[in-house]
Amino acid sequence: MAKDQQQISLTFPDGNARAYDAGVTPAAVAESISKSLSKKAISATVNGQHWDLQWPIEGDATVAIHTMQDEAQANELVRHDLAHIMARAVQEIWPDTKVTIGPVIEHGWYYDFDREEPFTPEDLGLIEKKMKEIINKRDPVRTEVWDRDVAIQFYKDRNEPYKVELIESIPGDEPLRMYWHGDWQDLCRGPHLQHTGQVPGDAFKLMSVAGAYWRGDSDRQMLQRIYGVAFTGKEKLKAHLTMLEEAAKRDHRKLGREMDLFHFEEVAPGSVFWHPAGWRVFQTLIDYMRRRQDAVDYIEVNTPDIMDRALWETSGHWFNYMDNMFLAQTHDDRDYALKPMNCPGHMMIYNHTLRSYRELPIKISEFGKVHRYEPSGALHGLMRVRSFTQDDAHIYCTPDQLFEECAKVNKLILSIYKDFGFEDVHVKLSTRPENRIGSDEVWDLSEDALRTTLEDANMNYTIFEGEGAFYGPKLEYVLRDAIGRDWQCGTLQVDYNLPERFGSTYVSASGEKLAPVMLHRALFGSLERFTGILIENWEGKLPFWLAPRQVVVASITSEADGYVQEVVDTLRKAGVQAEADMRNEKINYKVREHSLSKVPVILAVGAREVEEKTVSVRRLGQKQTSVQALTDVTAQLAAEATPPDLR
RNA sequence: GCUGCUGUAGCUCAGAGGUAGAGCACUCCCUUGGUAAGGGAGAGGUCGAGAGUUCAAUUCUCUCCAGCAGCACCA
Repeated sequence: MAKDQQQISLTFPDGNARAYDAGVTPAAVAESISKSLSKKAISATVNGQHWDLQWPIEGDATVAIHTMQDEAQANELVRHDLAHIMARAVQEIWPDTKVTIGPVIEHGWYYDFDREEPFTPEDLGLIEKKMKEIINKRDPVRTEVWDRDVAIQFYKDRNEPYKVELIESIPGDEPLRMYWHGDWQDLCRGPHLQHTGQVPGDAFKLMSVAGAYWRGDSDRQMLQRIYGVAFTGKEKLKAHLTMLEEAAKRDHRKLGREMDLFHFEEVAPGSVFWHPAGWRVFQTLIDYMRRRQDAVDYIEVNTPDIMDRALWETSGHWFNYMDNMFLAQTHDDRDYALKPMNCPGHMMIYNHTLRSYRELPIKISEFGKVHRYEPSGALHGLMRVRSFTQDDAHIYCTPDQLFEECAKVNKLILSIYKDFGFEDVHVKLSTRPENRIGSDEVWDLSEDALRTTLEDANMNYTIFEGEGAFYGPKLEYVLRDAIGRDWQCGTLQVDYNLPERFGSTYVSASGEKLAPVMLHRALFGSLERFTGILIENWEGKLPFWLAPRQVVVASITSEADGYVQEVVDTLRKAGVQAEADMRNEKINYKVREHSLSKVPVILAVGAREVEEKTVSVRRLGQKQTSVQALTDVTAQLAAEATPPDLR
């Protein structure tokens, strides 16, 4: 049986190379290295590609064999195999269920099914149990490459229309791979583990079931998606579940209720009723932003909330977004709409007078409240609402000034985020979309301005090809919060289009009327949403200067009431937001209540403090107290109440 | 908007085909207490809205509204 077997050279991570027969599998390679490695092996990386142990290697390559110690690969395999195991379990329990796709996602996987009956939360337990049985069977995983037509016929025979559609959409030159987990098989790109027993049976959990559209298309079939999380070990699963509990504790909707910051009503879905404490945070943000913008020559304006349809037609909103606009009916035969954006109003202000190049750049800002009829399913606490306040501004400049203005906005954004404790900022750069207006030269200019801005500032960014707005490219600023969650907040967009639509001009040095370039920018984005993010980031315990309530002065005995009032007045005069608690309750009760509502400082006063003109200071989260002179405490708290830009 | 689930006192929740209960909060009384719940009494609900089935509906059915999870959307 001797034949000319072509030899290939495989290079290992330690730099050593060995010769093997062409077509050797990583499984065989692992076995040639050591028995124990062969047992522990889960997959390989071949020439940089994650490689199934069963796939043949046909040419010279670099090869690394992975074990469960290689977290990245192990997670991917475990999650991917669990997706298959779950689909198998579901089909074993409910054979009429049709399978679709089941990808790996952050922390786990999901699988979409088509089945008449909805899955219930109890079903998840059943499925989990069945999955554990499958894992315990240690069923072998094997793979084959199939002919396209055979695969299509196979799935047609099995009445799996989604798989047929999937195969039909895979490019003809791509090999079709089938995977078996025991007797159950699925079309799959791989790679996978060697047998189901390699999946840690105690490190996964089915989390939820929810609807999801087939192929993400809202015009198509709604499927049932089951989500699972999985890790390489039980401890990691536990840590993840603990993290979820921590995140739930930070939920701004829950904290908003507990801290009495705001509420919602059925009569105004998606619109906030701000309570005094919440409104104080909101106003503190606006005051802060106003100062920061004043310092760099922004001018603040205010424009109407309700404007005629004609304006929205000019801006393009009427045709593009009418379904998402609040329309106002009146008795004067005119169509009005509540503003969904501030820019058209700012165009009116820009256009109101003749502009000279000497004035540019003009930076028009507005804390405008915009109204958008968001889909009901999109509403989510403060994070997605139907009326919200933007820290919006539009910068009108000459094309020559474009880059410099972008750089200034970028600098301002970063400096502001820093003041709020967000140092980990990532930027998304979205470039020209397929469907766009304007010449390529203009797009080159706009994109260059944004890209150069980021590169000059040494910033971390990701390019999203084709994701820009139809009128121009944009930057989106993403903050990472205290527990690693990302929030998209600020945006900076270049726009050559709107000035043209509105016929905006400026008189150039040579006396010509030219069109300005316009930048749209928002730093907090939505004040409502940013407030929500702050609440979640700090778990309600906002820094003193931002805290919804700063100080409660609590009496220990009613004999101290007069002094309590004196302390409150003193603090207020010093710019500290203080309130008195002179209720007929014990100090324990008061401390508990205000601590639960996350008041950062409680000042307790009893007979001794009255006598000595002191206060007993208790900071949120600290058990020990300290008695200090009122004058010292006032100075200290006044300093802490000062916003960072004024320190 | 779509799929599923949920809607009972201000909050957190229990409950059953025969028109409702707990704890906390609230009001009043006693208590003046030194850093995370002092004691007692009281008041509070068209059981999300509408329709249907039934002798009888808050409970069962349907429609609508709102919320939750996910999907889709996000100028």
